[in-house]
Amino acid sequence: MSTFWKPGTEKPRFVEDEEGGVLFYTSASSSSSGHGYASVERQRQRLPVYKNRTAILYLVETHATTIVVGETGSGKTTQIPQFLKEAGWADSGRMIACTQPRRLAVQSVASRVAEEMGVKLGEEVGYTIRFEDITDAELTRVKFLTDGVLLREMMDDPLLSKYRIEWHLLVFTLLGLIHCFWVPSVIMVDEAHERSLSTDILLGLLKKIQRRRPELRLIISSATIEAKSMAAFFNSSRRLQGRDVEGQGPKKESAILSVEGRGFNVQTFYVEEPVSDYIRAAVSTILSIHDKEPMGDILVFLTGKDDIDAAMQLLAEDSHHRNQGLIVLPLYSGLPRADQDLVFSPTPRGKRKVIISTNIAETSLTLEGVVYVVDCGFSKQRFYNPITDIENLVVAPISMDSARQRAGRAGRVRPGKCYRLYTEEYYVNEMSSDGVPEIQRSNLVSCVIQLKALGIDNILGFDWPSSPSPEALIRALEVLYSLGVIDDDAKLTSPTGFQIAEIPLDPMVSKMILASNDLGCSEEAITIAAVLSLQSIWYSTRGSEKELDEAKLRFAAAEGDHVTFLNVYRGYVESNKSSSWCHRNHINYHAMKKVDDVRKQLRRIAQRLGISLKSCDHDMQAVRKAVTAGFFSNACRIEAFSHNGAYKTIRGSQEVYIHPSSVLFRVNPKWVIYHSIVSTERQYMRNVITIEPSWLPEAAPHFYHRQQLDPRLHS
DNA sequence: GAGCACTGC
Repeated sequence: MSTFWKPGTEKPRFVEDEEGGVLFYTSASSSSSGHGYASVERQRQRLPVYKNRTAILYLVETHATTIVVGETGSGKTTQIPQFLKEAGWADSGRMIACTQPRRLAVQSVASRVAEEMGVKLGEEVGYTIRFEDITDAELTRVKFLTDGVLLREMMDDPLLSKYRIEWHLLVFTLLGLIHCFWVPSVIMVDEAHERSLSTDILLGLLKKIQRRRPELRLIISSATIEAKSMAAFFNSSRRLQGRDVEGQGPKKESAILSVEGRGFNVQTFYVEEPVSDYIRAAVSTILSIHDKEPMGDILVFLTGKDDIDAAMQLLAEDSHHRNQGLIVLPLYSGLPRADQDLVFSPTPRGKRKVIISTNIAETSLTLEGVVYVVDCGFSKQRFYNPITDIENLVVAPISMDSARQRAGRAGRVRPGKCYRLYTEEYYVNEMSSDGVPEIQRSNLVSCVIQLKALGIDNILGFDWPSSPSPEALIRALEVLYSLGVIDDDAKLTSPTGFQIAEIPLDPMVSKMILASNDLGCSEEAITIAAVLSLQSIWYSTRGSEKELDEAKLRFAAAEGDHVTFLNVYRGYVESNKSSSWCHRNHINYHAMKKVDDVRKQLRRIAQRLGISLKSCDHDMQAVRKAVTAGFFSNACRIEAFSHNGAYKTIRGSQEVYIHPSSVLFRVNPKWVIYHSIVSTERQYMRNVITIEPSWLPEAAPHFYHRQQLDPRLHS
């Protein structure tokens, strides 16, 4: 989309894409290979962060924790690891690590840095994401990884420490498993302002590790002034203050450094009166931009697929033909990949692209050529209710941080304009300055088991950047207790607890896999676990809903959705994993490849845990019992005399319904177990399987007492 | 006969 670049203001194509956003290249010429070393060096020196090189190195030398605040395009992500490397932080067996919340960012930043350093990716510079370890145990000195991967690595080496590693080396050399241990001297946590679940857990742990390993340096990289509270977090100490003063080495209080950004100025406009219908307001804003403003693409932020469809419908209906020359494209994560990629195609001359998007365009991917942003002021956010143990997706007002991030999307190639569909008074006086961190909006079962596996027993007393609610923590402990993962003292049980912690899945799914060992259906359990870990294996496009339903019927099993997944996977294998077979059956081929990736990883882990890989062939009772072993707490019974298919959960007596996408919809068996609940006007159970009620007390005697169930059985 | 913001191991 170089159409909009002003002559003379050309910037290296890569320099501005490392701040969380990932640029998708549409032409092969995007790589800067072919430029000499001098040119790369000149590009580096032009980055704003270059001016701070000495300051950064000084602060890292003298402070345990350095917080770098830098806006988009400052170059901090690609440059700081190189500064550290040049200053010797990766010498004598040490390593520099840099975490990112997203896989694509890890890959693109690592390859950019390798390119700038003139080394082969996977040697001196490498990266690790799930399913992909592009590092070399001997050579890699700068390593990029997702924060989730770093958390997993800490389970093998909680202190990320040298003496531990030497001990491990001794043992593991014999076993030939050296490659997973390494010695970071500096860990840079990037995009900390996003406050993702794993970033927050990581920050809490790193603060703890620092007390044991004072030589370890942390760099926390954040895009917002949220940095101040982050600094306060690292400065606060629950231990005696006096101890810190005496020691030599780096200062314990953290330093904050600001790096200027490189975005262009974005002029912001507000509505004068609050709007009652932000979809209509967005559409009329689009049309008025198109009427009055010079060329440049428009990015519209709405909350979800429904909003986007409605807005596109309104634009299509526009009778004044003002929308001529507009190319309107939807963008959300559920969209098939080919449709998503359309938004990255160049805008034809004389046309204007309008991308109507969810939050996916706020952080996860970057669109070049956007000059106008329309911001409705809302997004869908997850909220967790620990009382009902249900996660809800609700439309909620965004924070000022989000609003600024959205606006910034207009200023990447030239000065832009942002139209906010709320009043300035609202923005200034009512909008909250930052969002609720994910850890305060989530089910914490996985988080708690990870901390337990890292030897942190006092979960309620853990030093979090933002504390989750005690109710949510207690609920997580209850669930883990009922699964037999922790004992009466809230310690991980052996071996069950440790085994479940080892499996990178929701503990209820992991429990299902463990139970499948005795039931002789581990292959089936692993396939089901892999499918459940994806959004959907079905390929759905607008207008083809009926064909999809028909395709589903070809695989439908009377036992329910889990068994249906097994039928799909068997068909996929029998077709020799053919993409045309997937296409014919409305199955997402890329999703099936992912299922295979996850299966491979899980089979490896299962074998390590001593689970024998066995198939039960057609014994679906074994499979249903394995599901029950993990998901007994999600059991439901149909209401007596129910005409509309209402179920009640056994645990909380919540009214729930089978989701229309389930193969058991309208079949309404008496007893079912669900995998998850989606809440809209009704609570819908997604992925449902039939069970026998007598299995429940067998699977969880402490959770279900027979006397509690039997009356219902005969009612 | 209805719907799924976004990540990650």
